[in-house]
Amino acid sequence: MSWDLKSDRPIYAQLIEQLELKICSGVYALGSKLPSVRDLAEEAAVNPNTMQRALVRLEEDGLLYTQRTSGRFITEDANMVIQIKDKIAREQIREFLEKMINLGFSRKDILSNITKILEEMRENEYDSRV
Amino acid sequence: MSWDLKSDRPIYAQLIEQLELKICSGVYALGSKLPSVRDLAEEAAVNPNTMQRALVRLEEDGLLYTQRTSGRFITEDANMVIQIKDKIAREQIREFLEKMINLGFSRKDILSNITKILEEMRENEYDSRV
DNA sequence: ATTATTGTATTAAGTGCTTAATACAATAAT
DNA sequence: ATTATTGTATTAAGCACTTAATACAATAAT
Repeated sequence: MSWDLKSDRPIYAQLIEQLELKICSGVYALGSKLPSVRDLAEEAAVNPNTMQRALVRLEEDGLLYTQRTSGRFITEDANMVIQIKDKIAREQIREFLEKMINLGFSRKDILSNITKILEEMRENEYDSRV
Repeated sequence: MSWDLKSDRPIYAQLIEQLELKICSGVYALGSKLPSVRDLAEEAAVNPNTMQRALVRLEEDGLLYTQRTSGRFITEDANMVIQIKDKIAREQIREFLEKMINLGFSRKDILSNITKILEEMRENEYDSRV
């Protein structure tokens, strides 16, 4: 998973989400050192200030910690990561379900459409994690 | 369903989505007259210019049409609405699934978590459409 | 005929996001 | 000791979005 930034939402907000994803999914391991702000910014093709803004936020949430001049590190607290992962998942599911229900889909419709698209994703381009 | 606008995304984009929802879900019936730009803007607590911007977009997509000084109307083309509804649903499902898969959830995990939250929504505050 | 309502357009101001260009202090690396 | 790298801060500029305040033309309502 690389950096996927769209123009219809603030970049810093998208960076926060994608950094959370990278941490929760293990792209950055517990306790490991993050690339520097400047490197991350270059990697994501973003201004260092913008990346910094996202990192500060993750730090406030307890997912990262800073050692003054040696860099930033992922928390060693596995529970913290699990909780964030769970929080993100619940938010995603709720938002999604509310939209689908507002569109007029029934419980059955929702589930059947999901399995249908899951099949498509399994068959086609997507990856094998499903 | 009322107007629910958050500050982390352009308002006009959210208006487009929610107008699409209102049309697809039947809040505004096929062929019926929309409230005026000014009234819609007041209803959504938004500047008329911003509402106008959203309406113009829906018109470009064929969901609305304008009669110069008597107002705007929902299309009478039922297929158009069905297509839009289907398009929105597919987008929502894909986006959702990609996020969940990136988070590391398996197909089984996703489905079981959805049914779990659907149960919660059915029991608790949400409505009876599920 | 007059009035009110429709969509539409314009201009100016304010705000937040983003970038670019710097700079500084602390410390790891040499 | 010197140098490079770290996070951090500041300032100025540009941009899109939003609002407010108007205004205009067309036509429905009176």
